[in-house]
Amino acid sequence: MAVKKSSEKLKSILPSGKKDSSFFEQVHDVARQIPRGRVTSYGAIAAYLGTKMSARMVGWAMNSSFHAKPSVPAHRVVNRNGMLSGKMHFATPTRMEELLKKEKIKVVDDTVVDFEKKFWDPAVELSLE
DNA sequence: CTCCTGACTCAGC
DNA sequence: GGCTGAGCCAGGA
Repeated sequence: MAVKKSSEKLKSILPSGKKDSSFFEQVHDVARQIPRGRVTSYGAIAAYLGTKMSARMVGWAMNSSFHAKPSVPAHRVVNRNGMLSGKMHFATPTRMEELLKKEKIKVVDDTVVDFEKKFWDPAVELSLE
């Protein structure tokens, strides 16, 4: 899985330039950087922010993303199983998979196909920069 | 200020 | 091997 058991302790979280932005903004910022055709999980973002255990907050922040200024590609964020857990929170329950299909991402049974392959880990991608 | 909920995840049974 | 319970942090009532 993306999150390697997290045996190691989270030391340096955000790269240089850490702001006192609210937890939400951090999540939004990371979510917006998800490349097209890629997906990530709440846990990955949570771990990147240093709250791997509290993946809930990520999803919660996503809810906030709707009223955020720049639209956040929440449809690219799914749970650890790659399942479209938050699709029901979109304008329409089918909106999420529709968007993902446009991203060339196959969605079957509300689950992203080849999720691992299309997985985008912020802790790695953003870390390497 | 206190209580509850929530787009998740892990551990236990 | 599937389900339930508990943990997590932050915002809203």
